[in-house]
Amino acid sequence: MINNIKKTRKTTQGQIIIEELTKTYTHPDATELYEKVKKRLPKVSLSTIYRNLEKLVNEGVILKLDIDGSPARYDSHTHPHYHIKCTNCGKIDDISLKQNIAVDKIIEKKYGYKMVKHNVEFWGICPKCKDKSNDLQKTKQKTEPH
Amino acid sequence: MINNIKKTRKTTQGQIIIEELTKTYTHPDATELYEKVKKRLPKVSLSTIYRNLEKLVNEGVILKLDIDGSPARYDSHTHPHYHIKCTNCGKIDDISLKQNIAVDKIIEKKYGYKMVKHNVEFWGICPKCKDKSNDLQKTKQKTEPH
DNA sequence: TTGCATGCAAAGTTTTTGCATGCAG
DNA sequence: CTGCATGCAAAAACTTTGCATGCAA
Repeated sequence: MINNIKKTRKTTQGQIIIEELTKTYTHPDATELYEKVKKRLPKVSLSTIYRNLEKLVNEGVILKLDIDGSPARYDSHTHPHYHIKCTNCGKIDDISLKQNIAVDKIIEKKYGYKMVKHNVEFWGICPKCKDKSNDLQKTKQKTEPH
Repeated sequence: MINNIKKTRKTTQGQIIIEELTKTYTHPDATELYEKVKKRLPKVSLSTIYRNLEKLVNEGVILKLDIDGSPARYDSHTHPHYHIKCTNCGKIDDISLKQNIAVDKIIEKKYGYKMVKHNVEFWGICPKCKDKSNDLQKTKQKTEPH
């Protein structure tokens, strides 16, 4: 529908940006990735990071995770998967889950939309934070019995 | 786990903000709501809108929709439902869908998170934009036959 | 009276853009 | 060569914060 064909050039910056993103499994945001790239290319600018990330997202090479209004995070794992964010420490983990295609069909029929994609986000307390909170409660129970 | 108890005061601004949001079915962002409230309270400030919306979100009275990195949109319909965003015009519609609680349990077991909530977002082309695009294609077929 | 909520202005945060220059094709 | 990509700085877009004052309880 929209003409996406655009010649793109292979640049050192672009190359290193995708390399560093691929090496990173923590879904970095633009600034975090910038710090990593800067170690190899000290003069790189943050806008180059943004411009390259945007290009890669448009090409479908990487995923942009816009969760919660916090800075967008990027993910070079493009096999279908979802994400869970810790409501305590903000960490994002991958979730593998069978994609439910039937839902898309149901909604196309019911609402008249032509479905493009869907996404599922989960929020929870990660194992590490859960343990910490348990420890705290135990301590409380010891020092402040009912 | 976190102490959320806080006395809040009933103010004219807060009252009108929730009233106007409830009257609005288009999931307005803070600025749009600000314009509506300003018609009744010309001296209201945008930060009051933000502060009240944040309070209402924390109290669970309204929903904050953070989709796509665009400005956050707010929704006073708190019965469980999802959203679909038109990739063409940006409109957001409600989606009623049976909540799949089983998924939460599966993920708790598999990933060790304590589940808090989940959300599903859909992207598609809304009926109106779909029609427009069809019309365009028909015109093209007339004027530029293969 | 007390201190939470407001209006205003300023600042913060994240992302985008304009422009001269650099470099890939 | 040509013009897309870059670095830098500035601006834009959205949201939060500091502070003096207002007003609900």
